Parts: sequence; C-alpha cells; structure tokens
Amino acid sequence: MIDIAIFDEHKLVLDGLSVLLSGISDIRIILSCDNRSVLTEKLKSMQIHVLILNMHDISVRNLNLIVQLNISSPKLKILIVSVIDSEEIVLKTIKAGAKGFLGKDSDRNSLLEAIYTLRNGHDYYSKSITHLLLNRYISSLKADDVNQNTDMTSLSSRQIEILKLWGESYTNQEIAERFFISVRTVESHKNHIMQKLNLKSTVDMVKYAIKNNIIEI
Amino acid sequence: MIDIAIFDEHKLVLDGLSVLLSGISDIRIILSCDNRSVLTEKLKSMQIHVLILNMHDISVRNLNLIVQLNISSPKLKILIVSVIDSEEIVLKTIKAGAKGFLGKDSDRNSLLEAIYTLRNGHDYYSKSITHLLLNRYISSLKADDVNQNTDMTSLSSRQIEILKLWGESYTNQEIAERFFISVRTVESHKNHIMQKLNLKSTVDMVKYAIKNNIIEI
DNA sequence: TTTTCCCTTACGTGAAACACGTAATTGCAT
DNA sequence: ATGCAATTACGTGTTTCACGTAAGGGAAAA
Repeated sequence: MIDIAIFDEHKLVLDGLSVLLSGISDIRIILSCDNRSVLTEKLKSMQIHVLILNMHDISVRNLNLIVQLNISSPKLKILIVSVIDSEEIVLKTIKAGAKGFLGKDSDRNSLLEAIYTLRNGHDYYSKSITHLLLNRYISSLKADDVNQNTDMTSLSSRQIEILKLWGESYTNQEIAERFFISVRTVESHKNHIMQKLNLKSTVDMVKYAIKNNIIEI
Repeated sequence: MIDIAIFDEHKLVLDGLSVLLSGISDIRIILSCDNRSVLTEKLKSMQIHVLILNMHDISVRNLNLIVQLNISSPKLKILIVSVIDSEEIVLKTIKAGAKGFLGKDSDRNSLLEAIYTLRNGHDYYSKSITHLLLNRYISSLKADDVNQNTDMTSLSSRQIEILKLWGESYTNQEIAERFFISVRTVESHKNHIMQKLNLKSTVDMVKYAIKNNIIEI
C-alpha cells in the first residue's frame, strides 16, 4: 500500500488528479491539499510515501517548499507534475530534491509508473525530461549539497528590496529616497546584483526577477 | 445532453479534468485534446456546446485562440479554467470572447454549474472572479468589438522587431547595426513604443513584451 | 486628388542609468 | 583573529531615457 499526498493550487485540477488515482487498490490518497502552509503542517505528522506536487510556476517559493519538505520529511519522495519543462527548471527541481518529474507528455500510466518507481526508491523522469537531461549527469548533481546555491539564496535581503522597487518601475532616485541612501548606493546594489548573477543587461535582470517571483508581471 | 470538448496542454491534467466529468449522464465528452492546432481543426467539423480551456499562461497565442474559435464556431461557449486570476487577465479573456472563468477556488461542482450555465446561454464566473469584477461593467466590455485592441495589434512590425532584439539584451548600438539604421532611430522607436503603450519605464516595457509573448523569459 | 494619419527615419539637449573600479565600515562565521 | 560578504559611497566615461522637433513615404479617407 502506497500512501499519497497531492498538492495543487487549483482545486479543480487537484480533484482531477485525485480521481485519476482513486481507483487503484494499492494506492491510498491520504491528503489532498491546495494550501501551502496546510500542506507543510500536515505532512509533519503523517507518514506519506509520495507527494505529488503540481507546479504551475517555478518560483523561489516552490523550490524552497521542496527543499524544506526534504529536510522535515526525509523519507518523503516528491514527484513534480508541471507543464513547464525547460531544462533549467527541471534541473532546479532536482537540485532542490525532487525525485521525479512528469512533463506535459505524461498520462495516467506514467503517473502510476512514477509513483511505483519512487516508492521503490528510484527516480522517475518522463520521456521528454529524460531526453532533456541526456547530456547531463543527474547523479553528480544530486551528489551536491541540497542547500547549494540555486540562485535562491544568493541575493541579500537589501538587494531583493531594491530589485523589487526597481521592478515596480521606481527610479534609482526614488529608491534612494525611500531607503535614505545615496543614488550611487542604489547603483552599486544593482551592479552587485548583476555581477553576482552574471547578468548582461537590465533586461536580463527583469527576467531574473520575474522568474524568481521577486517582481510580478 | 451537453457535448463537451476539453483542452489542456498537460495530458495528465487533461485526463484528470476528463475523469471529473465522465460520470455525469447528460454530459458527453466528445473531444479531449492537448494540441492547439488539432483542437482548432477538429472543432470546425464538430457541434460542441462547451469548450473547457485550461490556460496555464495568458499569452497572445491563447487569447487569439479564443478570438479565432469565436469566429469559426460562434455557437461554441468557451469556459476558461486557470490558476491565474488577476483582474487584467480575466478581463482580457472576456474581451477575447470567453463566456466563463473558473479561478483556483473552483471545485467539481463549480465546473458542473458553469457548464450548465453556459449551455443555457448565460455567463459564469467563479466567486473570486465575480468579486474581482464587481466594479466593472462586464456587459459594456462585451458589447465592444471582439477585434478591438487588446494591445495585441498596436505595435508596428518594425517596433516589434526592435523590441524583440532589445528583449534579448541587445544594446541600441547592436540593434542599429543589425538594421543599418542610426542609434538615434532605435531610440526613437523605443520612445514611440513607450508613448504608444503608455509605459513609464523600460522595466514596464520588458513586462509588456513578456506578457505579449514578444520576448521569452 | 488632396489631406490626413501613421510609420520610419533622425537629431538636439539635458537628465538618468549603466559599467567598472575603488574603498571604508560593519557584522558574521570559521 | 582573520576572512568574507553586505552595505554604503564615489569617480569617470559611456549608454540610455525623456521630450521635442522634423522630414519623407505610403495608405486610407475626405
């Protein structure tokens, strides 16, 4: 018997995924959840084998969720379901500690296959993902420390504050006034951000901030 | 009997949604599809009452899909399912011709309710959405021409070309060289873009370009 | 047909932002 | 204690932005 938890921000999709698994005799859905903090809380007191996590967007929040769950529930295997399947993003979830990834080519059978595979202690990536990762060394990635930089922790809080305001179209002058610092300092912070993240232009910086949910589109 | 088509780019979610509707006696799922062009083609030769469209992102592509389906199949009612529920986005889908919107607070019952409501010729918006739209005049919006500007057509092709390169972190100088024009002209184009779209900063311009799929994140 | 409107091209000028380097102070961690 | 990163800030030169002006071309409307 495999005990499953499912998380999806969209109730409808959550219900859909639940129903897909409801007929299987050796799979038991223990928890079906659309709230992040409820999920974290409940998982602490439960012995779940596999968590199915539908990620609508790859944000720092979501990646951190994976990292934290891996710490608080080391036995839990996390299976990512997502339409997003760029190489970068798959790698990030794996680094964060996910044990499987189902891209948008996956169907119900892949889902079941993935659950059994994860339960048996192995990893599962759907075909399109495996193809993506062919030239990468997944194992070497996984050998790294989970807490290693995946861009998540690399910006300081001050840098994020400034990036946030700038991402809301504040001018350097306005940011400087807001924080009672010099315009030159604001420039410095931005320079440091770009150096640190190896960004080539401010356009890249906007993209980075959006990708990491620091600013909203 | 209500004939339904379901579209979702993610097979797994598609299957989930299908299963949610499979037990209902007066609902018949005619088409279950994860490919945009297949969907467009098949809908032409079918008499579908309600199309359930799961939008993972609100792009020009997706909005145009709605517009086009409304033209090619005027009787078809389009029901949007999406985790994205910002006011702007809901308004855009309504402008494009969607007849219903299920936000992430919706469950199976809302889905059924929405389908019946749409079949009866009325619109359906889930609670969170209705709340969003309280102060807006949905009806007046809908009275407008579907082809009215939703920002999609307002930029000239030259302006888009320049926006694209700039969105890939090209400098004005590089863009100028690429097109054999002066740097000042590139600046002019950007000025005109910002004036036309009433953007306050380049950050806004990046966001605009991303929202409208002119540049990739 | 002439007028009107938008697109594309381009410049002038002053302000703001960027690139790159340097550097002092603070605070945390090894 | 010593090192490393964060925060603050400036110098200097280049690039981009903001706003105005403007000429030439083409398409559509009057």
